[in-house]
Amino acid sequence: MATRGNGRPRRPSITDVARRAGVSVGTVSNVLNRPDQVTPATRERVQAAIEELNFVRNASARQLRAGTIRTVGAIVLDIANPFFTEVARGIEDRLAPDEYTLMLSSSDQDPEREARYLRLYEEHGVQGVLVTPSQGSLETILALRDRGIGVVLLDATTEVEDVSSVGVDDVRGAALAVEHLLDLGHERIAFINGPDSIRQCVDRRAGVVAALVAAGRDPGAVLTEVTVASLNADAGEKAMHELLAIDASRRPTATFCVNDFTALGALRALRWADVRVPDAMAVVGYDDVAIAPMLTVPLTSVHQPTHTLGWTAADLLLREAGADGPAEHQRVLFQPELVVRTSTAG
Amino acid sequence: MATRGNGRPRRPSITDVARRAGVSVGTVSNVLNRPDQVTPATRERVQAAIEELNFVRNASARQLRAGTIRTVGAIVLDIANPFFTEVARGIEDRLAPDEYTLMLSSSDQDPEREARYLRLYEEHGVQGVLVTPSQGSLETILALRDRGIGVVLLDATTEVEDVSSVGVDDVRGAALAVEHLLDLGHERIAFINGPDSIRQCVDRRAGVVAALVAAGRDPGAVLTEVTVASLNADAGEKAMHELLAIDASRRPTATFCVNDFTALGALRALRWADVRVPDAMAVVGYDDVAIAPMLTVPLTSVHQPTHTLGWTAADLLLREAGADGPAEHQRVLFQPELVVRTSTAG
DNA sequence: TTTCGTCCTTGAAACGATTCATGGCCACTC
DNA sequence: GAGTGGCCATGAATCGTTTCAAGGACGAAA
Repeated sequence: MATRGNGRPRRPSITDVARRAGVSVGTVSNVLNRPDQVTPATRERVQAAIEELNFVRNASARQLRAGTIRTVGAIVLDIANPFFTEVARGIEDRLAPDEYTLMLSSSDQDPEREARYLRLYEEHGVQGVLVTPSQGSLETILALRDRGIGVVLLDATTEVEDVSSVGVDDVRGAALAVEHLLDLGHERIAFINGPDSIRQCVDRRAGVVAALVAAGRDPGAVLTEVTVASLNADAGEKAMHELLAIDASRRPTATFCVNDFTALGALRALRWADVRVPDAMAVVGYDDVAIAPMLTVPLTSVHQPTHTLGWTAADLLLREAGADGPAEHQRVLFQPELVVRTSTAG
Repeated sequence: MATRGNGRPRRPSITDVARRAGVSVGTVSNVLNRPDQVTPATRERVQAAIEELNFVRNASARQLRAGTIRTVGAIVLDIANPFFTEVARGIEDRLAPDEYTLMLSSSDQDPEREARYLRLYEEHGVQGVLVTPSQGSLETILALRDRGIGVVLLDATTEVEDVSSVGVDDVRGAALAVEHLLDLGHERIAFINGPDSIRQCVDRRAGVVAALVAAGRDPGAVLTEVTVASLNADAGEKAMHELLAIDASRRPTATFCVNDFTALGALRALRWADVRVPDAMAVVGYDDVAIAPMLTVPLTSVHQPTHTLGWTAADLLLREAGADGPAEHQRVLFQPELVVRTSTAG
């Protein structure tokens, strides 16, 4: 048997199949790609040869000649974050029926890592990439697009010219949360927020303020903002302790947390301090992670259409790839929804 | 500029670079792959041409000629499950320094989907695949291996000849949980388990029974098993309600749940019934998901070395690929650890 | 000056599939 | 029987890279 020098048998090629079936390579290719243009008898002979040899097409050779490849690359900020896995699922669901495949990777917010994966995808000749840009990586991405590779920004709300993007309206999401608390009659509201280096935090603060102003309140009087360095449970717990130190007469009666993990910590602090939720303190989170409804006090949270987000991003990309002329770029902004649970309306 | 018929400019090839730099294609290839064999002056000229043209290697042509590709495919059961995302992270971390890349996908326990991805990976010429086999898919996987593609089974404990695999000892993990409860003095223990169609459930029951027997207890007397259809919070909550219906004098004083989501539901039921944890009922989960320590009652749980699992699987694969002769197959079984938190030892 | 030897560079062959102009074969029509 | 057209099969050219035998240039040694 033919070998490749390393002792392993060589994969059968289209030539081997042709020889075995007693036809030309062109005919084998026709069986694979245009079976109706081949006489049934010939077709069956070729099929038999394919099965006997366990022939598997070589995607590289195929792509080299055809110039195209049905693959899309995606780079998310953090693959361990449920938000992004749900987005990835949405992307896959859009690609599968078109027989596209997904190459998925995680940049971990590292622009260098992101650049490495972008180059890799480009070398592989993907039709396009879906990227959640990390800070300062936009230039690399735009250069990629200029070289003719489809680009859709994922979870981006920044206004960039000539790039398609999908995102969720964080300003509106935060506003929804605050409107809900105002509706419930809360007049002193706390906001546990993260640093300004994270876009989401900036946008959500804007939403909080906008909602208060729209309701005729003075943000300075109603709002107590606590800033935490990282968006995890421990930070949320610490922040809530600060709030609980405030004299009961001036203490906020509701807290909006910039994400669910922070809210989880806040709830824990409340539990330990024996403050009843939602009677003595209402809590709203953001992201509506899978466990939000499973908590001992199910958490009211702002839900984002993650699956749709991914689906739409992939859809935009495929459309761009399908278009012949220079693509028209679209920016899609989804609206979040508030899911009311026990932590605010017990 | 050269075009490809669809109006888009053609990507510059190594030939374009060679022409621009006034050298042969062989020299350009040398600059890319063996830079030290090229005179500095020539090298710089070529580098300049590469940058001016924005040349990017064509991975397909490269692979076609070289016959190999530094890519590994992985198929997990459910990409939305934190267990698998952490495993994926481990895989990536092992591959990155060797400049391998990962193609990741999710079979959703569908053998057909799994087969489709396997074939795709094979067409792309991956060096190997990491698979969590879904039911009855082993044959496809073995055929793949026979065709010379590296295979490592992920999270598999079944004994299959001639295939490498990595897994975590579920029997031992469950035993750890029960030993812990016995140490705390519990003499009536509940076990909320899933269906026998899931291997983990079978293994974990075996561990529960083994631990009781080893401690000289009669499982029939100590154990109350409740079976749920799916491993989520609602099922866990319902199961705990069943347990709470038992007369207090005979009711178990501790519950071991087959995974953390079930435990979450159980905790919720306890909270609503105002049963104090851990005093009136201790609870142990399994998986140690990220939110286990964030709960209002931090959850005691069995921790699995997910990252290491993925890392090791990838490591085995790379070793097999590196070996020249027929690979020696290894089966690695990791040991889980119990993480004690408030829900058992408040 | 000649002869080596070293060090770079060259250019054609090869990888495996797809494409397409070419031509063979056959049936049918006039 | 010649002409026409439809249907299939053919096989060489092609994609962009890597590889490697062969050749060229140049300096050092005799």
